[in-house]
Amino acid sequence: MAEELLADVRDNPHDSLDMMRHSTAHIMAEAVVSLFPGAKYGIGPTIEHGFYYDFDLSRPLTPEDLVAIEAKMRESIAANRSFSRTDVPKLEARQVFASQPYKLEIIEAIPDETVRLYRQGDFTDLCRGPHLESTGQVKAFKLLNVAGAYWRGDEHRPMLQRIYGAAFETQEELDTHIHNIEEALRRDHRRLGRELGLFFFDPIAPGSPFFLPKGALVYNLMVEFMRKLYVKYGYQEVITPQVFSADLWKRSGHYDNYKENMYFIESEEREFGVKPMNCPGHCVLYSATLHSYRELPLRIADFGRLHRFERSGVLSGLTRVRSFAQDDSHIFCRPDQVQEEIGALIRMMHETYTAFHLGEPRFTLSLRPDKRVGTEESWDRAETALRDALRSEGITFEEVAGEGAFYGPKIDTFVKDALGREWQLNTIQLDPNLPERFELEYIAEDGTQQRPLMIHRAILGSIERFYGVLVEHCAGAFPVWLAPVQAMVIPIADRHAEYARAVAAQMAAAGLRAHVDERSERMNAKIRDAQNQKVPYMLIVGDKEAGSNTLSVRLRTGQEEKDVPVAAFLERATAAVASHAEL
RNA sequence: GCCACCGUAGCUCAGAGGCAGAGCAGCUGUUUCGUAAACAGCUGGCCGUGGGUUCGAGUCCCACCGGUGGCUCCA
Repeated sequence: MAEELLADVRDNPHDSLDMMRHSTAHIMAEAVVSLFPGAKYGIGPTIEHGFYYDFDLSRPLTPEDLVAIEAKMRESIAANRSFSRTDVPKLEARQVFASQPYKLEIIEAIPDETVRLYRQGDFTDLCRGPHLESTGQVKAFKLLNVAGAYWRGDEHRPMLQRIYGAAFETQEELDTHIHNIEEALRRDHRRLGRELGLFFFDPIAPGSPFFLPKGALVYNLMVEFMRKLYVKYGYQEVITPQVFSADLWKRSGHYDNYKENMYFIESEEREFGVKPMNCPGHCVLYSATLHSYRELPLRIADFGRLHRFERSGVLSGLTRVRSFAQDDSHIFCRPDQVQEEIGALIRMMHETYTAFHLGEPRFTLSLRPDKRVGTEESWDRAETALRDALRSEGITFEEVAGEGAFYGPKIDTFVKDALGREWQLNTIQLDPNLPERFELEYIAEDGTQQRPLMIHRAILGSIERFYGVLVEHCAGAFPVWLAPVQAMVIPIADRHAEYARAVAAQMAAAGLRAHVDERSERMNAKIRDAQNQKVPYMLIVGDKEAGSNTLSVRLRTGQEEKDVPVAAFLERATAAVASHAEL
């Protein structure tokens, strides 16, 4: 076996960090194999912040095992073993990995005649590289957790144990990363939802949130915001049934393609399905009347409740639920109206994300998949319309080949939650398929019957999911217009309660949500509680304020402003609400 | 659904075969206070559910339900 030692390329810091992470994964595999003789190992790539490696072991790993593995890894690092690289013929590689079925499978999948091996000490792995020169170059790492993962991501194949680890150039960066994880847990929407009295879950209805009064208030404010945009952008809201005969789902194609995600009911010997989406119902609504080309585009909005059966293991707070509503809408239009509609949609999205202080989500444009219906020309037209609309609105986006729906391309937006998991917020899809299935028509200028196109679109997407992401994004400190309690009036002593109530009444008259904290507590405790509830404005009133019709304003940032006339504060607060300002 | 872990007071958690615990919250008093926790007392439990082992089970075993982190899935 011809061995050569070489230093792999390390042109930029990113590559070298990646290389270090990957080498750390090898060192972990070395440790696992030495601690668990007979261990079979799968793959061990780098990921954001670190690496993982999958193992097939005789027993489940415990947290103590992780400690032992980590200790073994530090031994290897202290020994500073060099990584050596060898290219060998496949035949030889098969002998090296004779007892490693997963590696043999990978070898078979490699088209080349030779494969590359990396070795440190007694441990050899099949790997493309590159790697560090030696184990001693690993800087800061920590093993984090164990999780199950199917071999090759296939649920019909064995489940391996995946160990996740973090690795960085410096201990400080690693410490920061671990601190970030803890911080993220602190702003987890499930925790904040309970602490702020917004919503909760009960095993009596898995995956289905209960929104408490404060939480429902915020929910309804979100809906109200969308309703205002609907007026501005020419949408018409409708209310449609919750439960439909299975005939509808057969016609729409959901019965064949989405059945396992739906709830069915039998009643009077007929089968009914609870709606998981609004589109088929909207097609029924469209075809209930005759339409002229003059009516198009027809924008139908619906906040109807949707139910989707999700497998128990995938449920997660508000971000993955079984019961939710969307700010859903279907736009029926002529082909020549598509681009303009998409442009308006993007402007609408922009306006929304600004008001919610969400920042720009990540946009993708999903193009034609292999399995598709329709002509190449219609796909060209549809993709171009979406692409041009995104460009002309100045959106940066990534094109993803093959990810479109079988009937049309789509634009998706994504945001990350506190734990860095990315969630799809919404989707804009061009759909000629449903109008076809439901034989939708409009009367064209020349009197002929034509088929409209349908655009499925939501901006918030699932309101529940959006809510969860928003709570985490602002760590529970909603922009004033969304805050369930906008101002807490805090009387210093009981004798100030009357003035406090008068102030709160003025706020209420101005349309603000203000409360008076009349509990027999010290002012400090009231301030603390209001701070913890992330109330935007705390209005402290004592002898001084009551005597001069003023307020001492404390913002939730801790900033204080004294001797503020009540009228001046009202003006400031109502302006902040109207402009959707943060504070 | 799969793998691992976790379910004890409203919340956060301790208790690991031998009397069910703490802090916060809640309730009742006292306190009337100037920018992030006043003081005292009291209440609160089918230890997720069902079975088993044992003289004895929050504690050990099995099943189920729910949750968490992944995996798979996600028009």
